Amino acid sequence: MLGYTINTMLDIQYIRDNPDLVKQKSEQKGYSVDIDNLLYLDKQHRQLQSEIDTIRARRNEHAETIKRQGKPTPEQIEIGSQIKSELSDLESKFDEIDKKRLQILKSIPNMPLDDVPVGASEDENVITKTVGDKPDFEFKPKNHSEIAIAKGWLDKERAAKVAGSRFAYLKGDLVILDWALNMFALSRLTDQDFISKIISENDLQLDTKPFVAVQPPAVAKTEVYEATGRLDKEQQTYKLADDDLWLNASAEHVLAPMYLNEIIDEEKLPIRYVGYTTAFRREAGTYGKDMEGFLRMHQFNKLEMESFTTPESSLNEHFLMIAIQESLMQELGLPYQVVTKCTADIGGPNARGVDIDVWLPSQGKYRETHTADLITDYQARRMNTKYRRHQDGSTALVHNNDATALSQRPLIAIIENFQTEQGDVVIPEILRSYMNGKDRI
RNA sequence: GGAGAGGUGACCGAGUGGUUGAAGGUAACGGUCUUGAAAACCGUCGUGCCGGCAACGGUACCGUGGGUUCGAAUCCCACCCUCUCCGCCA
Repeated sequence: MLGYTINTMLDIQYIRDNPDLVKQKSEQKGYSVDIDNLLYLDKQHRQLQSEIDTIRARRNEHAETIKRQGKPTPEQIEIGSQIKSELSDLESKFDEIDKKRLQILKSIPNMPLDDVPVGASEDENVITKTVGDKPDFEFKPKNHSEIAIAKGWLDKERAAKVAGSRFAYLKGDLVILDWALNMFALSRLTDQDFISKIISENDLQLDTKPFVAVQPPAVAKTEVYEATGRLDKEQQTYKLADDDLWLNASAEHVLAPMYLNEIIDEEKLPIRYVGYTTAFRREAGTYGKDMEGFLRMHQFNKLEMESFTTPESSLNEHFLMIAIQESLMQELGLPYQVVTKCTADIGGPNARGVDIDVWLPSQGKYRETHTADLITDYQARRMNTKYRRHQDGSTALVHNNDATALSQRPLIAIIENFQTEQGDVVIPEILRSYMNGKDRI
């Protein structure tokens, strides 16, 4: 998803060592960043820092002398004052440079992995896999909106009165189906046998611990939200009027900062969470797009995976999440595509991104239902989330992965793909036990 | 919202202007002892930045941001957070 304000950070040392590569990879993502200016400021920054350190050393020495003799002489107080004003001049200069330097530094996106296709827009995403058979209807299939309205499952008119456009009342069996989907996904993700099976089938060599279910806060403070690199003040994120809080646009945004300023024992990794929140999105700039039904809403419920891992296992964790997504889709019997997103489409904090798109008969195309994001250490650096290696006791930044487990879009896919000529919807077998055994609604 | 208490290293916890980057303890790591383990004992053990091949040196950090001072974890101001009680409330 494009349009995020990027404000997390890359390692400055990495930028110093690889300026051209950083330029190149940023451009591939569609970001223009002034690396030359950054390096210039960085040099000044270091220069000033070392000057300041020298003067501070003098100040400390001077204070030490006074301390030893007991009381300061008037001359010594004068010298001390001089040091103080010298220092404060340099410090304000330093602050100015530091601010500019940080501003550029935060604007640099994460570096895409080498296997991410280079592309200028989502049109250059690469379809890597197509799974499942598209339904072959002997009648003209309806879209999910028509069916839902006919069944009394969807009421957007009244929602518009209450909250405006892009809100909805979902009702009746559709609500039960939504909960059934969530229960299904939750029960899989928290089942060690399931995780273990996925890992061995895909030869991922990861810890097999299951995901832990979480209901996180649905809001985050500005400073924290910014550290995720996902705060999009202009286009996407709602702010509460009287508090320094933003409504989450995904549980990722409130799960990723959980270990802010913490050092995690390596034995505790990987930490795997599946979080449930209602997500809120302003969707500014999407007027007139996807207005029918509930494909694109200001508010929707979503189950989201979030993992904290070592750097060594983060890529496999990314593959694990994708494999989980695929497995859930297969169990539901939904036809889908796996799409490796290109550099322009993976988002600032991402090193790699994969979408799963589900087949929507009414549109005659695949539409995004899942995303999987490999973040590497990009969020952790700003979050200051580290782990302690048990080998040598040293610390290092953790790696983050996040991915959709299930959202409300698969509901749409179920309605459309499993509709009958009578306008009913056949419930996927796997969900029936969560719906009083009903096979259709 | 009102009243009170408090925020110190991975954790607990001392510390009210200079001898504290920080006592003591726990955990962790290395070692001695032991057939092995435990216990006991000895030792090591915060993070960022800058410089250095390194050993190491400098500097900053005791909730956050300002201020006072020759000198601040310690004093002052503002803010944030946590806990207890009251109020309100699902």
